[in-house]
Amino acid sequence: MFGEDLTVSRVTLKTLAADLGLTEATVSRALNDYDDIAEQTRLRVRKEALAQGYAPNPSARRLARGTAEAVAYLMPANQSGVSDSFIGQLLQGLGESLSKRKWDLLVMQAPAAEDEAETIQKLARSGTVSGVVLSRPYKVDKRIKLLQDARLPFVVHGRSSDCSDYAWYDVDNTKAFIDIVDHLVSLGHRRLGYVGAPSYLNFAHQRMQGVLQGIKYNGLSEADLLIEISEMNDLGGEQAASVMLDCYTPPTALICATDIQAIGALAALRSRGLRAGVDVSVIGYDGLFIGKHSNPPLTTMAQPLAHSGRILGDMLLALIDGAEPKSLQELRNAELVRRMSDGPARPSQNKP
Amino acid sequence: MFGEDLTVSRVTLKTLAADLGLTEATVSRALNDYDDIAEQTRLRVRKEALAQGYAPNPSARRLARGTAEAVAYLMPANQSGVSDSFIGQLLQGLGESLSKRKWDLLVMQAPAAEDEAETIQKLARSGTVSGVVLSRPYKVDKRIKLLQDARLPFVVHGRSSDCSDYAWYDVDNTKAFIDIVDHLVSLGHRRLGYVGAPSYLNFAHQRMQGVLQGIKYNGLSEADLLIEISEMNDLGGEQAASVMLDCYTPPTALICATDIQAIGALAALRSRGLRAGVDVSVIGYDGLFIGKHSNPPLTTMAQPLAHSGRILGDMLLALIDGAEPKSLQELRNAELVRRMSDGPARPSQNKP
DNA sequence: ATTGATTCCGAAAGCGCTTTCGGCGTAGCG
DNA sequence: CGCTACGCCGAAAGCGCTTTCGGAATCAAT
Repeated sequence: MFGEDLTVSRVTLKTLAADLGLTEATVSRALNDYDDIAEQTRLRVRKEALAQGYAPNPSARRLARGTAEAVAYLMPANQSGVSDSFIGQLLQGLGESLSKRKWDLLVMQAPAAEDEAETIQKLARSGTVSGVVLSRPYKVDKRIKLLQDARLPFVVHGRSSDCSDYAWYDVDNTKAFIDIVDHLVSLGHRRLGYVGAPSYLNFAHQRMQGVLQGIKYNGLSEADLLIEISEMNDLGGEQAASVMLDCYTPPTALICATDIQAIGALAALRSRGLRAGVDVSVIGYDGLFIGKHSNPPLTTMAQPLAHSGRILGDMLLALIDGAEPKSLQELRNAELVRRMSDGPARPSQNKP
Repeated sequence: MFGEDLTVSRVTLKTLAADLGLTEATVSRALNDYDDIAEQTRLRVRKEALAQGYAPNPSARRLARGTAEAVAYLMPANQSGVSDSFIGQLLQGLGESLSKRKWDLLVMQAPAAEDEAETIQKLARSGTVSGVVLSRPYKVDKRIKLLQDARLPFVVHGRSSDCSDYAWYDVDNTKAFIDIVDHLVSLGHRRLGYVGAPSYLNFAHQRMQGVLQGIKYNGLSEADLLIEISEMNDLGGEQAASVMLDCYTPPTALICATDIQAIGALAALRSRGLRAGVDVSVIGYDGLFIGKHSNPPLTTMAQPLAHSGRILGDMLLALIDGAEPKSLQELRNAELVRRMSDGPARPSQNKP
């Protein structure tokens, strides 16, 4: 059946050169467009290489060139069981960006949180990759310092609290949540609830700050704001919302740190016979697809992550080429997508 | 500020050996647990390596060993705009499996569908990876033949129509959809609608076959089944469902190839004032998180992809170690998760 | 015709690691 | 005491590619 020779003897530079009556050096330079190769032989070499299906061994090339020609994406630890649907998009964008140079994209994740330091140091010292994309930084993130110390180029999707010294791409979380508060206040809401996320994640911290600032800007006091921190999944959101809805003077509007939590909050409303968008407003953040089909459809701040992968990839490439990290910091704005879960405060509610 | 030497002069085997007064060969063997190294020097070497933070250069090692120590995950082309949320989980599982050998995981995607052949051949010939994970095969999938011809070990997540000769991990799609039909028939439904997916994807073909067989087994005729093929997103599902609902004798139950399409079907019901689970039953497939929070919550066949990544990784590793592909074929069953979108057929409906 | 500048290619070293082979020294055997 | 037998390590080749350097041609210029 497989009658051909089983030793698929790779075609290497050496065999190619031999077949062409040239040396490996010449073939290599011809294939890499050096300008000290005659046009004619360059063509001859290319043709033969194509005919034989030659593909250079990346390990050998990397070793000789001393560069990794690859970058790593550090997957965030799946902390709450909810699979992050954005990872696919992000990787796709990164891949597109890297394919321009035919670089490889590898994904890594630390076996455990405490191994992250070691993972990064190994990564840096071994020269496995020439750059790293970091996702979802903590408020103070040791990984960033490690990468800096290792002098390994990296870009962060998000920002840690001290973000002056490195390259990042982020959405203005604080502004987004100020906007949410503004929106709700303009709808007449005066008593708000915030379903937050664990604040060691810096985006969670930023969002909470946004809510707090929004309260202040709108002349409300902190007494007008209930806060519950929950895990970043539907159950967490449901529980946090329940606590607030069951208190003596419940909020008329719920702001949620993430859409997933907002989805949970909607469930809490339903189980109490409350109508989202009528009795209580709920606003999420992320702009997830799921929000279009929740019950009712979720009003949310949508963050633009359509091309975030590509942008991060391009940034990283620029960085590796020597660009200043500080010149590669990009802040985008989220946008309010009104669906059905928000509405004007009911007059009666504010005067218990 | 950065007063230290900027040339971070890597610590290599050579420097390590020099510092230890040994040769590179000895150090290498000590680190790789060869048994012709004295226990005492092995310890001494390990200690020094750890102290200096030595990490071997993977390119050099791979070149010398002649193995890639890495596998690739071929990302499915994002065909319908909906990000696949399972990718994150899959990659995580794969990563766990590979980390046992400290292998790398790289993700690749062909720039365009027609470039897939070239991408795979380059992959095989260059020796970039020693194995490949393929997702979502087509009914007849050229990529599989390419991988076979290239003698590159690979495992498929799913099956193509001729799947006898390679390793795969799949869910019994056909059985799942037979079960769905059985379930609906037992609820009294006699007129069914099927919202299908493009049948060049083999899982779509399998699911349709399941529906067809289910019809037959239950003594229904093909006239009792309406079929609409749509894109695999919510809009496609909504449109397909609309067509069937608007016909003269609409089905009393809708079977959808994927949850995403089922979600769309629910929207079609709502916009017609029909109650899912009461007026018309809707059943999806996948067991996506989103179905828990749709309106109403979606009854679905949940496929077990919790550990699919790990399983695929382990299979691939076994394959690379020389296992027979045919011995690595695993078929799982999906499980009906009843939520709110299905219910008994209304007596009046079956006699127009 | 001599020189100098070009053009194009070969020779060779080297990237950092692995692995085979051989040899030194010490222990065990008769 | 001489022999083999190990245990342990060094020497060296080699993985497949890149890149510097130099040299043989060819060409133009004097």
